Amino acid sequence: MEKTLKRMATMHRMQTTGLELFYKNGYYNTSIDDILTTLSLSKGAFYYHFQSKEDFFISIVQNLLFQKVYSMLVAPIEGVENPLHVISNSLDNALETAEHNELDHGFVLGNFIVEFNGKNPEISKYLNDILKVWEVNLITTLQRGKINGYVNRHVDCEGVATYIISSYLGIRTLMVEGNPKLLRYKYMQQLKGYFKMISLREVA
Amino acid sequence: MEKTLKRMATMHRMQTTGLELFYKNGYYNTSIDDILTTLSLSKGAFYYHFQSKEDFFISIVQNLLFQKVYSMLVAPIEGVENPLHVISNSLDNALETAEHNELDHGFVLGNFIVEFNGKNPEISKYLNDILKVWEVNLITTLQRGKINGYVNRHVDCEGVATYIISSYLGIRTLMVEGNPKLLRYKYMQQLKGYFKMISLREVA
DNA sequence: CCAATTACCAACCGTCCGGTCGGTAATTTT
DNA sequence: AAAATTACCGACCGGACGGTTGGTAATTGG
Repeated sequence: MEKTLKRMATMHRMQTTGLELFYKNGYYNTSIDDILTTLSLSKGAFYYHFQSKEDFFISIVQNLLFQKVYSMLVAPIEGVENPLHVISNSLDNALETAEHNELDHGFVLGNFIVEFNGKNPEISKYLNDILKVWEVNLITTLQRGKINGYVNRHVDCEGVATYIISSYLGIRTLMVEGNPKLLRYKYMQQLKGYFKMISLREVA
Repeated sequence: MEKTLKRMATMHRMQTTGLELFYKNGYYNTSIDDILTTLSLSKGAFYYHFQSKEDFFISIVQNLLFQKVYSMLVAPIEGVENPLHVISNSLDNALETAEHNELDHGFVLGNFIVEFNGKNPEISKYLNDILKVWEVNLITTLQRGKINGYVNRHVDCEGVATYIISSYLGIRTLMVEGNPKLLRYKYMQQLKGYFKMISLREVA
């Protein structure tokens, strides 16, 4: 039992540091030695706990990354009355976190999706599954909004979800090099206008 | 003169193939040898024409990449009467090209921006300069729309430009792994609704 | 026609990286 | 206490990659 605890602790340390460095430098640009040097551990330790670099990364995606996206973007919009307000808030909170992060390098999930596109289908699948969870939850939330009367009945919920995800992926990319505070403000202004539109009775 | 022509031809062949492979596999994942093997050229030929891999890539960005973005997204919206219609068309055309490209790996410029974020400030600057050209042109076009009466006077043109670029960056990322045809349709539907909104008199 | 320049070749170098392996101290099990 | 298992060390290997260099046909200019 004690051994299992130690094992878990070491693995978790490796995953946390791994995610940090992979996020900062990219997967292919981060060597296992980079991670191990940061942790003062040896190659042997790494290959004792994980089968390969790829296996290691997948474990990070399924544990840490999924959790991160879920807690920031999915959980906050589950089962609340006004969907548009709640979605708007979750996005603004995510942008605020990014804005105040001195070491921001973009949307973690989005960056990895771009990096692995066409290079590693297996990892791409794991990443897109997380995106899918968000998408499904957005659609469900929007549909609930129709029932509650917060969202116009003629709105295409899937289309709106796609548009929300697209714009968020993009603004996070822009925020890295641009003025995060200003971009966040302008983005939220337009998003709110867009949300106002799909809450009204006249528009499809 | 003849020599200059041959020089230009070889350099251009290298740049074209280089852009293809960099786009497909990423900058760091593409070796110079990969490019040279494709062209049946030697290392010596490469370092005769270019100082370094980085210098080579920058030349590609400034020549081919700039041209690509300009002809697809900037030129079509310059100096035409109805701005929203023209912007909408340019984006749809770009998405159509991507949709029918079997080897699509996302928005070329967007992918590189993500890949170099925080890794190579110099290259990042060149890439973001291209994005800036697009942004400035979008803003100008939208402002012209105000004068022409196609765009509501109270609209924040910079905000709209940011929102357009964001959503386009994002949808191109989604299209790589998702259903391109469906995503393009849904995206354009929402974009048109959004454009309808900023053309009306009531909204800020 | 000859000298100089151009455009390219191919072997080579130092470094880095993912992964392997033999070993070992500490802990747990029997 | 002996045996077995855990958790980790660090040297090492093969291959790839960016870049260098000495050389050489072909073309060009005087």
